[in-house]
Amino acid sequence: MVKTKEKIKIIIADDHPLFRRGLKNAFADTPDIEVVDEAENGDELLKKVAKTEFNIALVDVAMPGKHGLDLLKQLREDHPKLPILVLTVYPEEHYAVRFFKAGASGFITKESSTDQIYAAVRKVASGGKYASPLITEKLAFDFGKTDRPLHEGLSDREHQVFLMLAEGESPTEIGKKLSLSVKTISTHRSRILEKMQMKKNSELIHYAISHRLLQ
Amino acid sequence: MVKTKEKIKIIIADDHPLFRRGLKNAFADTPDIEVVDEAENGDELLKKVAKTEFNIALVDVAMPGKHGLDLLKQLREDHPKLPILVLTVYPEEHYAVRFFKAGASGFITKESSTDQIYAAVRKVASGGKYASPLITEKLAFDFGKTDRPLHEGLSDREHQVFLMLAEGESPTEIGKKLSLSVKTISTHRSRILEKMQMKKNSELIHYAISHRLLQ
DNA sequence: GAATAATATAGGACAAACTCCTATAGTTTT
DNA sequence: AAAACTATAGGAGTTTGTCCTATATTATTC
Repeated sequence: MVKTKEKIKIIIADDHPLFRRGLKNAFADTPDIEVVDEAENGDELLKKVAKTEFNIALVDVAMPGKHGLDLLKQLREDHPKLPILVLTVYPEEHYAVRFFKAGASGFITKESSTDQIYAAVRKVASGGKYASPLITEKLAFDFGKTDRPLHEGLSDREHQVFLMLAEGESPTEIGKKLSLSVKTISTHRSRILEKMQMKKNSELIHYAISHRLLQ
Repeated sequence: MVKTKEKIKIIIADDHPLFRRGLKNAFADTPDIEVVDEAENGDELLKKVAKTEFNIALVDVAMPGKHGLDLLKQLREDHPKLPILVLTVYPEEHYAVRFFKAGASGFITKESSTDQIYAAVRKVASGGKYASPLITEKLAFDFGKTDRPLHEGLSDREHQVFLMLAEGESPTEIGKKLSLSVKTISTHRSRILEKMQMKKNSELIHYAISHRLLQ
């Protein structure tokens, strides 16, 4: 009689029922991975992982209620040993760094193929880290430079200007409000973009919105 | 002997493989609906509907390549009789009106349950229109109301440009993306500002954020 | 079915906005 | 004390974008 290996038990958290269904269905094809539970928001996830032991939590970080980095940090705190594989719709590498720093074991986008997801789950289940090749490269390149959220690397003045730019204020307006020359604002801007590794104001805006720095 | 009814043949278009899988799997449970093909972007969808006849196209409008209202209009033009059921992740109320005007037969968000989606497909297949109760109410309520949200007074093109401006894209960038002259974008912008009674892009950004029109 | 309004597009001329490079002085960090 | 970071801006020059105007095409209204 063949000894059955322990299956990798995962819980999936995503607010889209159909996406969860897709995931479950995809894992129905794998002999070594099993979806044993699911959650449709962050709070439900936290409750469930408190009750049951899972080998991996596969978590969409863009959910209603507790979400994003907050959710990730909470999970880390409550269950330091539970590997977390982060799912996201953002293709942007900017977020990956931050999630890894916050303790995620892996990071994949929702555009990924089933094979990529299987690979990620297996890698993470065996104690490793997973990121797409693109992100891995990016991380290798960046590591050591940033050990804080990008925007925290800004000086006070830069941060102030960053927020104003993210709100769509023009350099001229900002200069007026701060009684500074446009040239100064322009210089700040270019340093902000450099530090945050961005090229355009629209990226600043996206960053600010997704990190809830506005409003 | 019972006569077997014709199945409703649908094509699904969504750029997330797992979401498509979830959909297909969900329709595997229905005796009267069958997913006969899928597309992972707008262009693929257009090609496929040109070759084969479907009873319904179930289309995520947020895909790479041709997408959104443009895709919808193109579909309408090429296949006036094909009912289109629009899928979206966005907070529905803001977009529903637009999509219906552009010829969609139904409108559901990705958060919908399988039952809601079955209902929508059946309704649309039988020639009807579908919207969630919430939207239906909202539509009934808003119609005739004189103080509709400002942004609903924009034309489709204006609305599109508005969103891009609100994301911080420059007129030049927008022009490039839409293959239009900067002058055209500039003209749209001035009409948008006029209709919305604003003066600066930063106001557009604030409006868009507070109305959750972005991400 | 004609008249009117709204929509989508853009050219020319010009002004404003912004960037790039460079520079200086103050402040921290090492 | 040297090195790195921060805050500030001038000059030169270009890119960007606005304003006004115009045309063609749709919708809408009377």
